[in-house]
Amino acid sequence: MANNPPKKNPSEADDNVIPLIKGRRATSYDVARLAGVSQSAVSRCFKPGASISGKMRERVMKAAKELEYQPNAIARGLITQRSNLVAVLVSGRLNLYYPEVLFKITEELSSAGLRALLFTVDNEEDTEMVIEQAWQFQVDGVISASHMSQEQYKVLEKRQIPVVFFNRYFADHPNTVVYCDPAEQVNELLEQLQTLGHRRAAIITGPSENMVSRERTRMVEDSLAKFGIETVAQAQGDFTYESGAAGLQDIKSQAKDLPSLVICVNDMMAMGCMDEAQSVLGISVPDELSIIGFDGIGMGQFASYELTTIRQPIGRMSEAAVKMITDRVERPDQSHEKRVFEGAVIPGGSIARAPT
Amino acid sequence: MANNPPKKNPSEADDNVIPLIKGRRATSYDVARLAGVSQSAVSRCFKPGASISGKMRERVMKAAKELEYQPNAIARGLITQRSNLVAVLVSGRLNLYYPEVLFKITEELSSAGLRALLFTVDNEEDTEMVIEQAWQFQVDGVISASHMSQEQYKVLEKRQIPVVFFNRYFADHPNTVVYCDPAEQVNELLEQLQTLGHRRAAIITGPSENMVSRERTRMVEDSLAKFGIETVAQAQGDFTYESGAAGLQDIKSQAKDLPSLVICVNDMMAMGCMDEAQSVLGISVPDELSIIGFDGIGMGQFASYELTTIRQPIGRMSEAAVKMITDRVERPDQSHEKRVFEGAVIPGGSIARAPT
DNA sequence: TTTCAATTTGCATTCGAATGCAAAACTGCT
DNA sequence: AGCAGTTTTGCATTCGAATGCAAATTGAAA
Repeated sequence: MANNPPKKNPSEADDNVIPLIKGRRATSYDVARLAGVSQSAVSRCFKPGASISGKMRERVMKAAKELEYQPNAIARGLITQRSNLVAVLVSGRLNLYYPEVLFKITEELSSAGLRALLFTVDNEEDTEMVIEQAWQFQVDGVISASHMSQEQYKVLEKRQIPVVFFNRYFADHPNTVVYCDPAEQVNELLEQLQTLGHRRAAIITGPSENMVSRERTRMVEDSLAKFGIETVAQAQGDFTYESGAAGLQDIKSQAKDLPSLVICVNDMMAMGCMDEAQSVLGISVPDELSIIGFDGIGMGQFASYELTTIRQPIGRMSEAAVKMITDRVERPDQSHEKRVFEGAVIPGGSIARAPT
Repeated sequence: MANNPPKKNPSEADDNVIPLIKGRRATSYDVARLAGVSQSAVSRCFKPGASISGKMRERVMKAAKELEYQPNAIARGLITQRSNLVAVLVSGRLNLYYPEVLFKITEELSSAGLRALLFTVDNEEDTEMVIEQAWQFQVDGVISASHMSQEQYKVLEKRQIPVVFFNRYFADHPNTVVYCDPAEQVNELLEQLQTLGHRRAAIITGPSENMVSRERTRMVEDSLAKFGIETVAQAQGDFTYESGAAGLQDIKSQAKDLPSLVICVNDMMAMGCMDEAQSVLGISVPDELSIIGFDGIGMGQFASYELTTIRQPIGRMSEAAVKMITDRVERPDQSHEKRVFEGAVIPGGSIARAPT
């Protein structure tokens, strides 16, 4: 009954008769046997801060190296109730902004000793499934940069899985959030554009259910009003390049007299819009039309675009997200926190004095 | 000693005295107790194809739903020796081509019931670490789209972890590979360019240690020779936009008389090269200079570029990679396989008749 | 050298699901 | 009803590491 190490026949017990079965990976028992110590000792050697003498550690480590032993994270997870896995939810629709965030987050997680379990989410049902999957895998936490309904969030809450939202949150429900609030920069930029003589503008928004889109749209509208710039048209896109191009056409059909400025709520649409203006409509940017975007994705800075935009500090935000998730894993009942970062205006060649 | 379900005091044993501790997640024992059946029955209910009567399944599922029970994938992994995790290694250096692959692979894995454990790898030491991490987490397999040395591969081989390489392989060592061989398309395209009057070309390569770069460069050189197009310059880049721009400058300094054609071994560099030509050097593309790339990334098709390129069938390749990894997980000793896909020429506006 | 505290070590149990085997419950047939 | 054959069910064990507790060792003080 006693937990004698690995194999079956209790009669021929006691010594290292049992060779490592070819291909079987070494366990702590194998290491223990080879080093002539107990399994607990091996375990403690691999747990930082455990009570172990230097001599012992040396012996164990030597045996461990010989057997290429590495603790089994699965078994460890079972007993410690910590999987060291964090589910990262991103939208699969290539926004080109997500990959940057994703890679940053993965790296940050990695240096916190956590592993990213990647999920791509494109609709509510996906989210549903992902939540169940994450639950099965006992993830220690979730970082969500994709859509999630309040009901879905409540499920995670009930199950006591910490969630950090990236650039989205529920206004009427406590939650932990990393967020970029570019209101200040929107004002700064639009003031500058007003000074450059712009008086008529159009907006290309994202999907109406998308929070980032709504917020950005609101800020832009407020700011336009503040500086006395009229909104002559508004088109809805879906964050893609194509929808930016289509958006401009839509604007054109709404206002026969094209505005001098188009504000797109993300860079990808701004690029689509810019290309449509120049390549299709033959409208020169920025001479005849100024365009601005949001996000600060890398390719917005390519020479063909030189997009004027408001960048999110992705690096710091990712870092913050990971920090927050680890904090919440340690102290789950700790109160929620919302970390809001400023944006930063990236000046570019896509704006100019309004044509007269 | 018997494995009586959850709690400590054996004297007050036997009935459902023990309420679910608040916040503790339900286990198969909890479900079994509620449904009045054995734990094994619960387990079998969640294992497809197990021997279970309809009546039993119904009872168990009802209880399971009530307790929001989902099998613990960690515990399951421990006993079955299958973690259902696959390590996906991608380069963190934003090539913009990796995200597409990554998302595709993740989706494919997901529909095969596997989860992607994401690792970003930027250098050999990273790979080293990643391999150990993957080993700890008992991943069922590895899909590698990043650099890995032969020694590192051998470690995985010795540990019997199946590996599928994505667009790279070892010529002198058996391995399982998904690969795109665009030789045919290179010929097709260069023949066309020869017909268009191009006689002098330059190449912008990737890092010399990179296999994809070497192969593509070789194909291009062969093909250029075949069609009697002279290679007047060759610059080395690192797959980034910036290095494409720098590459053109390099070419310019190598050949005072600029060639009429520049072939870049990936799209990102081709875009950098194109922008440098037009925005900085004032060389018109394609009228004065034709440019082609490799990969077929989405943004190459944006109106500002309309890049002529050779696309990799990423969707099919990802699918194949996942299929191969699952196959190898099932039958690890099965012989290796190499699946080679053709490329496809995407015609675009970045090439034209050579200037006279 | 003895004694007592402090540190190390080992024992035995635990985490939660899967599974070989045997017992039990059905099924159909005479 | 009785019996063989089949299907379901439950029992007990297993996977590999962590840990509370007690035993053993070490070290220092007397």
